[in-house]
Amino acid sequence: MRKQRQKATLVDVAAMAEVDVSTVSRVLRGQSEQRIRAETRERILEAAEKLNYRPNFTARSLRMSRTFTLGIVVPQLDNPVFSAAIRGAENLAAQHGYSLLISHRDLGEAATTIAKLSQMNRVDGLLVASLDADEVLHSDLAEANVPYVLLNRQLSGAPFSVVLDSREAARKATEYLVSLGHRRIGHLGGRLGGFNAAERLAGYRAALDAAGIPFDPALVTMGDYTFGAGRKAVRELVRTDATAIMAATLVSAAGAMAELRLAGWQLPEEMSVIALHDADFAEMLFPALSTVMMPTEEMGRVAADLLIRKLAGGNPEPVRALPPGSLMIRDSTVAPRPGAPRSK
Amino acid sequence: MRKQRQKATLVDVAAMAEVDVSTVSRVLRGQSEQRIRAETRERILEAAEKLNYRPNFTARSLRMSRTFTLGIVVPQLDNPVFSAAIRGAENLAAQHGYSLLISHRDLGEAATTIAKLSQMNRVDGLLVASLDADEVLHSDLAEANVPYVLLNRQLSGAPFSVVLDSREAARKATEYLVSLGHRRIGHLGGRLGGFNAAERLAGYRAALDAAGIPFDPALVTMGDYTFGAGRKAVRELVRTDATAIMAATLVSAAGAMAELRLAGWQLPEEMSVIALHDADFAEMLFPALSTVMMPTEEMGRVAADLLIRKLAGGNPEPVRALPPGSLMIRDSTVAPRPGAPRSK
DNA sequence: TTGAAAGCGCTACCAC
DNA sequence: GTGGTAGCGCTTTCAA
Repeated sequence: MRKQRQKATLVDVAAMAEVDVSTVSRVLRGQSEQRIRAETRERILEAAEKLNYRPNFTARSLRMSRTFTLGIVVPQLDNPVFSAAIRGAENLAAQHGYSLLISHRDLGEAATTIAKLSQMNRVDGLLVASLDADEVLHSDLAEANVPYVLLNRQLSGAPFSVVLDSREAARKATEYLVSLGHRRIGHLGGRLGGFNAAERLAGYRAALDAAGIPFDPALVTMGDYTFGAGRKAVRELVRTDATAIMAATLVSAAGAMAELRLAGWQLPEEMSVIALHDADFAEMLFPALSTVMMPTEEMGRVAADLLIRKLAGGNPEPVRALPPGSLMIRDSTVAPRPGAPRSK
Repeated sequence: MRKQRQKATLVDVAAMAEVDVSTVSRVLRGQSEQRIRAETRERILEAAEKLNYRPNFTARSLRMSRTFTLGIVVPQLDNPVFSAAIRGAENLAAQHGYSLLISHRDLGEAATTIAKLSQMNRVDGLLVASLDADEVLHSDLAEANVPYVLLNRQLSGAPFSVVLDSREAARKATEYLVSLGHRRIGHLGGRLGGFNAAERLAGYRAALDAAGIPFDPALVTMGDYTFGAGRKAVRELVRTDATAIMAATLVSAAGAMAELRLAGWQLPEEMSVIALHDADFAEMLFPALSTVMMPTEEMGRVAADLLIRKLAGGNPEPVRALPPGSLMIRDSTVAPRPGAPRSK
């Protein structure tokens, strides 16, 4: 395989095929198939092949004022939720000839990224996931120069977003705990005011209501979604008579279980734990963590689809909530022990 | 804050400042600072500000035949090793005015990506991490149209790469186990023939040699780096009299621990486990996993630095091996029990 | 069915 | 110091 040294341009192909560049362009883009004589097309294709012609992406972008690139900004990369969403978005984008420019920025830095990507004409549209507060995100998005769709949250003033149905997921998880016989169920939630945190709390309460179990604020703790927060929050729960925990994320559930073990609790006998979202990681914990699967990859796919539709001038449905997937029952959830709950 | 509707171009700025576009370009690029009259510069800056001028990235790229973008291709995103490398690379790249185009492709798909990114002039250079076999990667890279540097492995014919010193890391981990009193130490390695797998095995043997412990092939198992492979491999180790395991990755260590527990082993009393690479994840396992930190973020940074230097026409040192970081002693490593080793 | 030509927005060279 | 201008490689009218 000889390596092509000089990059061939349309002009080179045109010269070799003895036609005009415009004709080459037409043939190579596959447009207006009918309006080119077969023999000419043949000659052009052959020349392009021989010269190993590759279109210059930059030139095309400049001419068409489109980059065929979607930006996706996420708070972190090493988070199964976001990496799955990226995967989904990328697959769908590829199907439509778009590629994805991934940008991961910590809190507060999203602004720069959003502004940069869109204002420098690097992307035609933006998929944005953010953990920032509403006001911050709001002003960041004001800088956006291109259409965008929000991932995993809603925001007033941002018409397009794709979210997971956290409420239903929380309800489902809690309901399962109830079905096991638990009646004192703690909730490890997200930070107060967060979109998903409120949704999950609502689902939790709905399941309780349905079972005729009174809601007890003492059983609800709020924190961020970190391991440390999970540990800290569980220290409060431990002072109650809770026999089970419904955690917002895998990581906070892991924190809770670690802290419980450190305090000498037997898992899952003395405390059942279930978490929202599923990933390989759940299986690696001890005991292997029961979860509710969430369609995170589909979230990315749907969001990209929405954005591309919008870019094409369509008028897509603005908000979508994706229902949770199956319960993944592993080893961290059992019926409560018949005797009195452990007290500390 | 009024939103700029029409994108302002150099021409607009020039018109408003009543100068030529070339002058505007000079001023705005900050070049040849001296050769512009202060008053003119002032006027231009003011106009640019008023018009909210943003350079068109695409146009600049086309004109300069440079994208100021580095591509990084990794096998997966939700892998702390790669996401840390990405972070490091991105930071360094940003310092030099480059951005990063992240591409994550599964085995075998890397070819497409490498070819696409480089041949379509989307990137000036490539950082590539791959789990593919040597021959595959080799032919993929042959398609590359731009300079590249390999991440986390070496490959004959690929002059530039940045790797972690896996050998030294494995030696260090094994040495620690020896210092605890273990003499029958198993190794959960990577697939035979892999660059890092060989390095780690060498480090493992070096530590054994140094301690005067004979090498026993029965204590060495090879697999990929997955949870399942860790579980499977440990079933062989369990038939030996090993009292400790040195695992290549966090995930395979997690698999080993899970399998051991399922078989009723007490951890860490009956089996110590240490793994290479460190991440939050290690702390979430039970028992919390002891590790050797690896400078994965620095690997990304150094690789990007190397690439940018090369792009600038420099002649950087071709291969770098980054020494391991500290031992992170957690709860999975203890001295072997005084009595006879558990036999199955 | 094909060709000619006008730019997309920018940088860099050459004048003055 | 500043202006004029060519052209990066491509798409897309408009003519022929």
